[in-house]
Amino acid sequence: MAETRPHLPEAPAAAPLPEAADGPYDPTAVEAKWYRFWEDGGFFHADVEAVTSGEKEPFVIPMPPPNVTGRLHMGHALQDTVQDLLIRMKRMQGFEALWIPGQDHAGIATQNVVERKLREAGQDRKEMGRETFLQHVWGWREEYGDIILQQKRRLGDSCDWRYSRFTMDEGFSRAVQEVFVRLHEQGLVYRGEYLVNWDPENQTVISNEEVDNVERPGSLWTIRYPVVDANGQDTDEALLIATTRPETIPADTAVAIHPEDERFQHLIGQRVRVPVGDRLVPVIADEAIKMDFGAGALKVTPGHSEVDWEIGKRHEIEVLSIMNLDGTLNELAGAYAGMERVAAKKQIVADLDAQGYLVKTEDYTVTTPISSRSKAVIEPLLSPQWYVSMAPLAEKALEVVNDGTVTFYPARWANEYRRWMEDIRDWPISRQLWWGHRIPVWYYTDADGEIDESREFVVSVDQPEAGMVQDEDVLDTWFSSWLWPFATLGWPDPETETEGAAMASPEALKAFYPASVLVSGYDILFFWIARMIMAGTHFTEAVPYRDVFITGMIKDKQGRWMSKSLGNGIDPLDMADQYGADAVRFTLAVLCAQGQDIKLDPAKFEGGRNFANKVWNASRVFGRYIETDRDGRPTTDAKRTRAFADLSLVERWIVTRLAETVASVDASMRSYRISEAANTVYDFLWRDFCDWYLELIKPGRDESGEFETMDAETLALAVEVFEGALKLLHPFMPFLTEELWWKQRPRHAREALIACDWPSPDPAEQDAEAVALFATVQDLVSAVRQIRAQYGVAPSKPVAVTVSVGGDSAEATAEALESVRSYIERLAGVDDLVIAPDASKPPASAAVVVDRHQVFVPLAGMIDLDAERDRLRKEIEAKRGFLASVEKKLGNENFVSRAPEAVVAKERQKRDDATAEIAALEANLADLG
RNA sequence: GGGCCCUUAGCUCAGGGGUUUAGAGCGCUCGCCUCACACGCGAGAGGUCGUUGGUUCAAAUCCAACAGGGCCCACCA
Repeated sequence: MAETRPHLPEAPAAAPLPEAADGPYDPTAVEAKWYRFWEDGGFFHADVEAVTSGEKEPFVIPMPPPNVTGRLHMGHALQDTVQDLLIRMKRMQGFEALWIPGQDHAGIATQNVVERKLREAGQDRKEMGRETFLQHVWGWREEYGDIILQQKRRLGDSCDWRYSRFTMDEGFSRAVQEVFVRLHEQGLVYRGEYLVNWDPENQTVISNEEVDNVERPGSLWTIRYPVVDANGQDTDEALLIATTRPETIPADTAVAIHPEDERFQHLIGQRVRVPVGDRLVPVIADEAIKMDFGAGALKVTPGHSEVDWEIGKRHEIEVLSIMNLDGTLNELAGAYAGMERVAAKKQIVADLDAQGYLVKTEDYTVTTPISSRSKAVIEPLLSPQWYVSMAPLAEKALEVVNDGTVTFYPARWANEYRRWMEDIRDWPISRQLWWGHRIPVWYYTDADGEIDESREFVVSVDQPEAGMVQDEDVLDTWFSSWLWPFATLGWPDPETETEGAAMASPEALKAFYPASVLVSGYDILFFWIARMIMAGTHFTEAVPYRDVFITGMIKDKQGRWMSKSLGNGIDPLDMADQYGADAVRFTLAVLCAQGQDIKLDPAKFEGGRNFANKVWNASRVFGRYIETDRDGRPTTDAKRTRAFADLSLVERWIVTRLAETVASVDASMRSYRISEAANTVYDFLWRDFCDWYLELIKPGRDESGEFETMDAETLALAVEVFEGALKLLHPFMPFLTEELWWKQRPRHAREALIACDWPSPDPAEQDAEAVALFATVQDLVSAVRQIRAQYGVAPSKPVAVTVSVGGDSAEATAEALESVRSYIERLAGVDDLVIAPDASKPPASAAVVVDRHQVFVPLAGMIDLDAERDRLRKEIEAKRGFLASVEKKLGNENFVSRAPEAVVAKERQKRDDATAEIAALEANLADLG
């Protein structure tokens, strides 16, 4: 759709061809200009019309929206590399590719950041009030919110920025509230007072998924609870109770033992005296108690423990809540009221000890729940919150993964997903924060403006009646993120123009939803990925995306998580400055093997840098023969005129290899084997294109040191093949490839590489025989080089070589090799080459067996006979070992009769070849005397 | 307590029933500033694919157990 782009900028001038003295490729100069060209030129734009008209298939990736407080880290760089790779590739393959960027408002994180900043300025959130505080947050977002999006541009992310959404923008907010209203109407959202994970630091509830369980050294105290008689007087008996949390003793409302515990049968139904506060509580029996833990009795504290809450429910035990929201004890804690929980714990233990109730204190490893946000110790607390019933949503979400509508890559993540979905819990969605989507619940007020509890609340996006007040709480951040793939496109109401939704329209929603792929880390599989699938199937009756590609997580060199506190983070932008964004991308792609975590050593980016440099230099070999104007723009459009059959052997070989590479890259990418695809492109360019093809076609210099010319046809083919390689490489290294692209031919701005068609090689232009013959050339060249290296023949010194051609069709092979003798001469430094079937060995020559052929290099006076004999003996020995293994196989009746014929034939071929080679080697050995 | 992953060359990792007797990058050894590239070129050394069993004509590859390492989930107070 290039034609529809209004003001195509001129392509930036290509830098003049560097001279050798210029040193290595400098990405900084090159990378700066292209992003602007692409962005200004609208190359990232996805056109709705192209899809609705049926002209193109959509390919859509919703970018995991980074937090507004976020700064680009290696995890982003990895995931963005994968996403941009897919987007650029699909775009070139003719899809209307849309990568939707945006940002997440990140409730707690952002509120904390802004609050901290205000505190530094001596201001307090609570003093300034909700409205003023929110203004500060929006101001903060104005100022810093775009930083991470700018950082993503540096990496080359080709997202359509026009589609960018913020989860707090007007339309998105309406979608969030609409979802709450709908769920309420469907009976799937409810308010309830249960034990929640309370973060006393942030003073908000958080969900189970936001709690980390950490093992910490602590103590296990054993405390005596006296059994009392009918009159409430202490008897001689007592239950010993082990606890790690004595500060909750004031909230004990029962003591429990196992129903089958012989020791305490007679106590069931009796009462004990809680040694703090002297309350009398019943002894109950419950299966959940472990007889062998501590002394076999558990204090039941339903107000402050999840397990106890469950036990309490079963036995209708009273619930006491002794803690305030800030973590201090309340008046129900009696003497300890007002104390902070840690201080209270110490004091209670000291008092129990003084009063003789403390039986013993042991060191004990306590599993402590920690808020992943504030790192504060979570307090299970009774609190009224809003919940979503998840089971009905999970059912459909499970189905679409089970029936393959959604596919996970790697597949094992589908199992993790299932496991979670099958055992899902309701989701507490209210948060006691200010920054976020206000819960759309409205209350009637009385004459004093207080909430009138006697009247039913109303759930509605807009204020239902004047004078009603809205619920103070906001919704969990993930309650907006789970709508990301469709709310970004304007769902549920794309007709209504809302701020921040420039591209939303019914057509866009229809064209670009569902998305194609989601790329994310497994750390948010449950937080986000699973919930999006639930939201998609529930609200839109569609899956949000067909494929889910789960990347590994980036760790440091030693395998530890990168964190601010460890200071072991590697900044992708530093790396981009140091090595180039292309190098960062390519390196990450190479490291992106399926699903494994990546232990990243910054030195690894050198590999990507070296490759960029290699490609850059390769272009110079033939690039110097392309005529250009003063701005470095090519002035001629050399196209090959020769038919494929008329190409030289190495040309037919490289064209075939390119075709094979395209097929291989396509296959790898189809199954998200990113690293495999990257390595395939790398090998083609470095091993095939540079090491062999360029070495053969590059002109030398004549006696006076002037470059010889390159003929137009050779140049045309080099440009053609290199362009194919640039296309393959472009999704990995967009900047470098775009730069080199413009050095090849005169082009119109719309023919930027980013907008090019993906290579689709002509099946007629592939030549398996050329590949086979060239492989022989490569082997012969290597053989000569081997001898040269072994005997220390200076690279500058030419040698004479005799190739004794063997095998079944020696005559034909010799003839074919004869036609490309110059390759061998050139690459192996040969000045006198004899190629003949069964040529005899020149005297005093070193010999190497290559397939059925032999390579002889006469080295009068240079050969160390003993060393040569040694080498030959070793080689013979190795070959014999190989032959033995093959013969063993062939001697196995079962193998011959049961293995496929082709496999057996292959083994026979191996045996025959090895036999012939051994014979040749032995002849050489004998010849040495 | 359940579940998942990893264990292959000195290091970091690919591969995942027969593709020569196992590959890459880095590191190492030897020789080269060969006029695209020393961020380079050529030639090498280096591994009984964690252990033990099994399935199979054939196992690094599939299965089981075990041993190390890591991760996730779970209410042991």
